[in-house]
This record gives sequence, C-alpha cells and structure tokens, in this order.
Amino acid sequence: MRTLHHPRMDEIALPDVLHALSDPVRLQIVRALADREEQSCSSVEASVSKSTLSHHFKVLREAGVTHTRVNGTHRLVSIRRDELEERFPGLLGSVLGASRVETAQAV
Amino acid sequence: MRTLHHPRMDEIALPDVLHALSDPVRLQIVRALADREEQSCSSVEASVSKSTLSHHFKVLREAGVTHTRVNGTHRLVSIRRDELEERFPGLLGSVLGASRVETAQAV
DNA sequence: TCCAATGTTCGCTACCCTTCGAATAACCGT
DNA sequence: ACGGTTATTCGAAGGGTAGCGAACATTGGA
Repeated sequence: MRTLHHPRMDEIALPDVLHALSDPVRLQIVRALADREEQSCSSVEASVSKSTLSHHFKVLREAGVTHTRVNGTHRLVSIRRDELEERFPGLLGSVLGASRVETAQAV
Repeated sequence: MRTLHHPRMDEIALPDVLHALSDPVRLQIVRALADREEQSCSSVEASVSKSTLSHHFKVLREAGVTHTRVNGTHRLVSIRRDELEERFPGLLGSVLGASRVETAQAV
C-alpha cells in the first residue's frame, strides 16, 4: 500500500468518530497519542495482537481521528487535533478528560 | 416489567456511553431529549419501528445516558444531565454541539 | 543481496448489533 | 370488564466488528 486514505474534515461524521472512540483499545491508543506528538504503531502498547492493532489504527484513521505518515518501515501516527477541534469543538478534549477520569477511578 | 434498571454513575463506563451515542438514531433521540425536560417515547420521532425505538431507549438507559420514569402507560425519559456532567465534564455538551454542527452542515 | 523489522492484508471464527413484525404486558377511561 | 393506547419482549434475519495467526509487502541495514 502506497497511498493512505484520509477523509477530509467535512467528510467525517460524528457517529463514526464516536464509534471509533467507543472501543477500549482504540481509546487507549488515542490517549497514548495525545501525550506525544507523533508515534509509531509499535510504540503503542496494547493487549492485542499486531494485526488487531493495525485494524484499530485503520478505523481511527478512516474515522478522521488520526493521521498516518509513512517514514521508512514505520508509520507515524498523530491525532488530527486542530482539525477535530475546528469541526467538533471540545469533543476530543472532553473524551480524553473523561478517559482520564475513568482511569483514575480504576473500575 | 415493573422495575427499570438504572446504573449508578460510578458504574457507567465511557466506552458504553460513547457507543450509545454513536448510533444516528440514538443521537437523534438524545437531541430531542435535550430540548425538553421529560418526554415520552412516542413523542420522539424517528425513522424506525416502535420496537427498534424501544431497543434504543434501553441502550441509552443502560449506558447511563437517560433516566426513565413510569407514568401510567407512558414512560417519561430524560437525560441524566447533571450526573453525566459530574462524571464526564463537558462530554454531553460537546457531543450535542457536534451533533448540531453536523445537522447545520447537512451532509 | 540477504536478513531483520515494521505493518498490512487475508482467511477465519465468534460474537454483537440493528432492524422488523408479532405477541405480550400494563394501564386508563368508559 | 372491555377496548384502546403505550411500550416491551421475542424470534429471526442480515450485516458489522474484534480477534487471531499466517502470509505478504516494504524498507533499512549488514
């Protein structure tokens, strides 16, 4: 695969974004990405296999949440923070905040 | 059915809430509920059958998003706004705002 | 050129989810 | 007690999704 599809911001739909964020593994990924700027797929630690992780990255990218850049054998993934903020103000921030709340409670 | 189960706020999980909100029909319901205080199920207009609507109300309730009160043959549904705000600050508001953004754009 | 590392894709399994109509339950007014 | 209204539940169909291992691409380095 050479070209990675990224939807335009006016193409992304709210239900898709919410669905992308509704999976625990993907939420974990987004939180990990929120800390640093760009991160390779392998640097994200999750309790799933390599192929499953790849699937989740694809879902996040196609929902418009993340951007993926090819760099050698690595894929550098980042959150489309500014674009998301412009389209759905406050959404990502409140989800990230809520995610931290839940971790702090440690259900 | 006599007793309606409502999860305590510390029981509700973020992925469940996000999943509940990730369905277009349920998003429509939540928006309709956000306008008024309490509303009966039948007053919400959606493009699905009665039984499907009932299913969606159940999902929203069990995710902790809504509260349902029995009143005669009616069920009066409302959003657990204050509780949600306390547990996940800003989340519901940004989702509702995002939903309005999308409607305004009219994809 | 060959090898190791990084991800993606494929085939498969198992489950979940939305949707519907029909049947059922609960309640109110007559 | 009976009929109409409101809503839930049941059973089934159809599609979607997460999960894995194995196989495949691609790149960088030895």
